[in-house]
Amino acid sequence: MTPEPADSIRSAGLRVTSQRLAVLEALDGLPHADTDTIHRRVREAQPDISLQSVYVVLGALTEAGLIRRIEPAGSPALYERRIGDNHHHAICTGCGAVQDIDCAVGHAPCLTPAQPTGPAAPGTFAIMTAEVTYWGLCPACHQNSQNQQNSQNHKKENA
Amino acid sequence: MTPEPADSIRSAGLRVTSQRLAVLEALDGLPHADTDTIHRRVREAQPDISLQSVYVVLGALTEAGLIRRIEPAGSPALYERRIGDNHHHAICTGCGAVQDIDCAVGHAPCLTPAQPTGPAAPGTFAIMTAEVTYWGLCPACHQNSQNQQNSQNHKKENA
DNA sequence: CACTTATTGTGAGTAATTCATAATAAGGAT
DNA sequence: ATCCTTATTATGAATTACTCACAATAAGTG
Repeated sequence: MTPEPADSIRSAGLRVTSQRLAVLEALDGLPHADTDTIHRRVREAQPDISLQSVYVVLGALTEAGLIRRIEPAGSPALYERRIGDNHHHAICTGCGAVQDIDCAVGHAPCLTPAQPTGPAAPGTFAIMTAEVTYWGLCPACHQNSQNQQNSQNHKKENA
Repeated sequence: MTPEPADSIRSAGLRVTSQRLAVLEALDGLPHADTDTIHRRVREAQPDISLQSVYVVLGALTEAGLIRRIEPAGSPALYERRIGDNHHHAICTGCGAVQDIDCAVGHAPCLTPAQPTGPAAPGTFAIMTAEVTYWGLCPACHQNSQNQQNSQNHKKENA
């Protein structure tokens, strides 16, 4: 059985608080949410929790490894509960939707980079992790863009 | 021979201005600089240019594809002149140093992700690009961390 | 050289996040 | 069960990175 949130918080050496439990619970229904969204969701259970407290809680949980933070370009930080498997993300350039993508290469993906190149190639990094972000269109946005394409073609045909 | 900056600006359909030339020139000596750093460098040649103008220039050059913007987690946006080859980056978690890394897999790296997974796996994205960020320690920071490790061991040995 | 319009300058405004410090509550000790 | 210590949360201000509105300027065309 999956460990109780309270237990995982405690075994991370942190105190169990209603705020932390509420944030973890909120995250269950919000696979990749930003702080503001999480705050709104948490407020349904705890109307008085402040946004700043949500920041603090998210920071503590992230540092403890109980949740994971991703920071896609052009987006505020997003948090997810799925941890420990170093999966990656596909992000829709149309609507910002995020989808989990399993690591294609195995346990430590793409962890064998080519040699450094470019003007400042001072030596070899000690690589710890590799993070892959796929940019593209989600099914819905892809559909929309194709429809637009088609209607433009029709306009040209009928001009 | 490499094309003159002025020409590449012009052939991107943009007007050639001293500000744009100065930013491109500054970027030559700053492989992965943030807006503020670029601004300081540009001011050596053009003392009156405002930070906001540098933002605007960087935005225009990025949109025109003459420079590339990267946005590593926890860092302001960085800009580089090396474009058109979809290379990747190694970033030092110690000091923030950035190093270019050639794509290991060929033209479009890691562009064949595994199937989507997780609670919200609504369908397949139309992936356009993949961005790989390697996190680790640069040679200098790696050295430092090992020295610290060693001196701690010595302390234990001599305790 | 004049004229149109892209570009830049200036200042204010915003979003996301952090910080300082006072108030509160968790969990161990009594 | 209650007290006490200290982690955690609340509150409000501050900061960072960036964007926007609009007036001033200067590229490039005729």
